[in-house]
Amino acid sequence: MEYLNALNPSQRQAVEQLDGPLLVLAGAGTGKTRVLTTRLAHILNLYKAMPAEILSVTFTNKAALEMKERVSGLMGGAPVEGWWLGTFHALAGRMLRQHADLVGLSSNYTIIDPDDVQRLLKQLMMDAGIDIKKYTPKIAASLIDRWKDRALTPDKVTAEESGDFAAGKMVAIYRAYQSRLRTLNACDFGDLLLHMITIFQTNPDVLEKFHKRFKYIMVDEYQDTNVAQYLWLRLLAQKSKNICVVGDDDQSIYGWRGAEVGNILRFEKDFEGAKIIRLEENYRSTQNILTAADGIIDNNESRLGKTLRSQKGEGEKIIVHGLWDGDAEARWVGEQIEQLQRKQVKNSEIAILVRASFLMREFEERFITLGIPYRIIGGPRFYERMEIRDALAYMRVVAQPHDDLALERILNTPKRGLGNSTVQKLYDFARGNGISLYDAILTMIEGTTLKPKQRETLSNLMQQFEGWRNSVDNTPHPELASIILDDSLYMDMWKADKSIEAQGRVENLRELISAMADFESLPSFLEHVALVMEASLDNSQDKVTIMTMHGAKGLEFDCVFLPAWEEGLFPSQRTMDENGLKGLEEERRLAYVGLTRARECAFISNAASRRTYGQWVNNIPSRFIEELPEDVIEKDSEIQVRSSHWDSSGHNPMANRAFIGKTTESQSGLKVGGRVFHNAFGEGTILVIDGNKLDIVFDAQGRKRVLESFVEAV
DNA sequence: CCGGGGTCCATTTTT
DNA sequence: TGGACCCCGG
Repeated sequence: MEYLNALNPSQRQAVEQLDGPLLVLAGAGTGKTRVLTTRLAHILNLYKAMPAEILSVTFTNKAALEMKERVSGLMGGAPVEGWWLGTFHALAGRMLRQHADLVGLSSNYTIIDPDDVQRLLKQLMMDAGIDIKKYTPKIAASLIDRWKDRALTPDKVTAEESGDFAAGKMVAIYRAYQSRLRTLNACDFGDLLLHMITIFQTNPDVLEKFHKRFKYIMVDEYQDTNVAQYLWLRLLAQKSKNICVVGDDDQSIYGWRGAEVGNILRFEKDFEGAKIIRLEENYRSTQNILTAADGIIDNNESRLGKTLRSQKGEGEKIIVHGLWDGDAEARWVGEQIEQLQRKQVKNSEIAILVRASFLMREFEERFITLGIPYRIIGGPRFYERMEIRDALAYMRVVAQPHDDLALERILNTPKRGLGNSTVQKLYDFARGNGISLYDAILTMIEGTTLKPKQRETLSNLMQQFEGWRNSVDNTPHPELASIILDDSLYMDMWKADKSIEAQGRVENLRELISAMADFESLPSFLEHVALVMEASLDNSQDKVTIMTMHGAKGLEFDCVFLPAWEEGLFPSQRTMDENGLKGLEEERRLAYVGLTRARECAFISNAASRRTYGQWVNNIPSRFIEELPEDVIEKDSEIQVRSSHWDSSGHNPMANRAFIGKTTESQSGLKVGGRVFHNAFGEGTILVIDGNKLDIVFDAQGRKRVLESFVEAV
């Protein structure tokens, strides 16, 4: 029980409180993972349950992996076997394999990725005569996702909810989509949970089975659960009531994905007799960083409220720096990093955390110039890459010939002379006869509808597939994969490719093949890839990390750079437009998450001008900068009033640049007393013109100071 | 059927 | 600015 001594009183309380519902409100850096892992070790040590009787849910696969390692560390190094640990999706998927027949699937169902979802929806929408330019499959997919987040099956979506999208046909599309998935023996991400909820609700015996199995349930990042996840958990926990959830309402940043902060705010009501334990002692950041983060989050109305106390000293002040443009910002960050390096800070202890991934490029380019080693996290995932998806499609067709989406994907990859018109003919035939694409091909190579050349190509391809399929049982699957990629000439296609990225693709394919060796069968590998596999990142190397603030949740670094704190970008205009105050508060939580990643130092910056869509756009500093308490920051700006910035030749490229754009050319009509329109504040009257800044009395919002580029004369 | 060149559009955030 | 899509000529 030595491990208990390493805990502070509230942590220890959370670890020892094993029975009944428990909510641990764990602020950033308060040892949340330590509590979860120690608690698990404690259960095992007291023989309260076997590993197989414990269900642990994490938000990411990375978190699951970390937890696994830390628990085995606590248990003396031996890996814990049989423990139900993973993301909601991975765990629900595992359950669904056992009971797929109850929702009309067979246990070898495929999990289709978002790209397949969109292609499927595109077909269905075109069949329904919907203008997919106006109503894109992408938006349709996200509508369906949001419904699934809320556990709404097609019959539960009301007409009102369905809305005007796709001329009100969206529910019908949703229904058709679900039925198509069933035909394809496939599931999307949301279905994994939704199907399990349906099964639990309609088959008490199955639920009973899981009730008997799981004596303890633990959930990480509870503030980011959605309705479906909540329902799934509640169904599983309703018998034993031994559910422990850990979370921080101030770090809820996935509302846009259907997460409900309400879940954590309501926990006490949902689980009667729930105990609440707060962890407020922070072991990660300096007091200055915490004070800064607190200053921001304090502006939010809806929160449970807590105050973090640093167990470290006051520390350095937070550097807040204003710059002319994105270019200058990247240069400044580069300089700061070089200074940190001189102070022996390791690159791997430095991170750039951005609001949106398009902001990463500027830093990447600058780092290349300076020779600063970096890695970008959160680009396309390993399994999202084209070559990986292609390779997997081949394997999917081998494993499941009727996987139409996979077959369509690789039918003409590499190029075999099977173009659009051929594929269309095949599809028409398949649809007309209610058979799969694969079967349609088998039939049509006997007929005369297709040209002889295409018939021959298809016939050869089918023979190849038959051959590969016959090898499944007697060839190790990594070897089979290698054979498939060679025989199909897919590998050769990339080897012959002269483009820069082709070589990397070949390497990725090799990596894919070698990764397969860790799995006992092709199907189990395919499952892993769909749900778990992430870009392999080598933590070992000493590189600066560039990632989004969302991606940084749960991580920590000595020094953190937070660039582009500009109105419209952060907080994001779109979020505010779509979700109003709720959206703004989520942005604020994101700022809180970003800041609290830092242990020792934080650098916040904003640029007055930034290239967006190839256009110069002027931005004013984020309101979050103003929310930072004065006494913990060191504020500085390179943006000065224009005249002082002109050199003897009358030239200042930077100053010039900052004023290029819609500002100068189009706004000459602005004058005191003139009427203007502003995206966020509406219409108003100009009171004062001060350079490129305007004081305006807005009809609805009162007097504000805004940049000229933000308004239009009306 | 394929590739080149033009046009149009867009950027959050992710299991 | 650059990636996705479309139309046209080989």
